[in-house]
Amino acid sequence: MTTPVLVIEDDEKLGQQIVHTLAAAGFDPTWVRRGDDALAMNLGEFSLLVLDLMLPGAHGFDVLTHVRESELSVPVLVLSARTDTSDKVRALELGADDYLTKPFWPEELLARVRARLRRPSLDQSSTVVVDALTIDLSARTASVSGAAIDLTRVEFELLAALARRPGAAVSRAALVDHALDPDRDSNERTLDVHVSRLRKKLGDAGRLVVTVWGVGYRLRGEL
Amino acid sequence: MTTPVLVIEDDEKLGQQIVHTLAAAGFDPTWVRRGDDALAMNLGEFSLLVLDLMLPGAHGFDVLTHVRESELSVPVLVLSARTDTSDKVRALELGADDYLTKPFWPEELLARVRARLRRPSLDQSSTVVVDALTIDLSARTASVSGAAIDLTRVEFELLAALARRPGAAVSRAALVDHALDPDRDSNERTLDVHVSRLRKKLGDAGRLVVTVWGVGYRLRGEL
DNA sequence: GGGCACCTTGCGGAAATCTGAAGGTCGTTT
DNA sequence: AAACGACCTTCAGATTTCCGCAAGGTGCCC
Repeated sequence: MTTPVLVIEDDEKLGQQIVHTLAAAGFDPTWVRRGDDALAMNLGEFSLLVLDLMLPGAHGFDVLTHVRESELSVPVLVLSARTDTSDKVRALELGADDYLTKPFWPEELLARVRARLRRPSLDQSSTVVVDALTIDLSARTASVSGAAIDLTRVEFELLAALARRPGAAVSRAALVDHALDPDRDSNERTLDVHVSRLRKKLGDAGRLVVTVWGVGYRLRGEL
Repeated sequence: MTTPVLVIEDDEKLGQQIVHTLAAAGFDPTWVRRGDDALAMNLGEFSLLVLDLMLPGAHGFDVLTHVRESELSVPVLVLSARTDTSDKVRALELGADDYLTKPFWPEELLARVRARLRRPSLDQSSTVVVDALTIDLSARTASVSGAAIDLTRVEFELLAALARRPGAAVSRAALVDHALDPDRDSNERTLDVHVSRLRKKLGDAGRLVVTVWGVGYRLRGEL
């Protein structure tokens, strides 16, 4: 029943905290502080990796690349400092399954770890189809009735966040966290603007992005 | 069976409300209004702390620091007035487990408290089915015979509160606490209005929301 | 039948959201 | 290095949606 999780993090304090959080939640965490240490291990034996990017020995991206080249199906949750936004795109392109910017709440880490382990198929099946709208999470593309839609980074992140749980209401806070520049104390209205533009770009399919008053938004599933 | 929770909050009205909410949900809340009062207690005996930051006697951060220095593993849920990111980060660094900005809905507080305590409740297996009515608590959706029903926040909270204990009567007071605006001294009749609207939206399935005379309401279980 | 608890409908004010326009920022081109 | 373009944010007025109250109606219990 104990689920082995590998934590790759060089910061002492944070690493300790993560290990503690995971252990308290019933996982079986192993902790290494260097990227090359991770590369030397048999990563396939873990159910999930929690991977920091800035590491001594080997960069997190190296580890990520290695995992994917080895065709391991182990999900990878990437951690990163709040400053590097382009890293997010890069990490996802390299096959990361989720991305969390520091600082974060223990509860949030747990939620994502659990979510990742709970349904490996749904999130990884990288294509989500809702009506005429198709979203390819790994290729980072979206199309309506076969026609490709050109989305900006934020717009795609928004859509992707909704698409990962089709039909479920996603809170405004979660969307802000997921899609907007983490450096800034985000203005709540900014989210509205991006949603508005996303809808416009999606044309008819824009109505699939439904407002959930007082909560957030949802991608209208058939449910 | 009863879970002891310490509430540290100086605002009379809010404190009362929190205590009431927790008590109604089956927790065993103790309430102190001063930071130094909290410091003088044996915090280890509680299963969770709900901690306001702005406190007389000792600041919430002092309490938090004390908890962590004592190496207590008791989870701490921090409340704070504004969305000051600096406070949030500070609380996080000091070892808070979660953070909630005021004002908040009682339901949200409960959800977080429960999540933190990892109550093996309906938080995970979050789908409740009663007859033709299906409620997905995590996706925040409700459907009747497969057709999605569009509910407002209050309506959904109401239904969710009933769904968490299918077949059991839920008191009017508990429902008011869970679903209605906490800032207002709610008019008793307002609950009726929402129930009425909920039933109407549910159509035939509205019959499943049964009035329990002199008590409250319940979701008709298998019977 | 009487009293009380609950149901329903209409409405006003408030809150949340939408959206066009304008201001910044950052990386790229000339 | 300046100009440019793509994109992200902010601002503010318009718009939509919702909540709670009031008032009158309905039905349950004794």
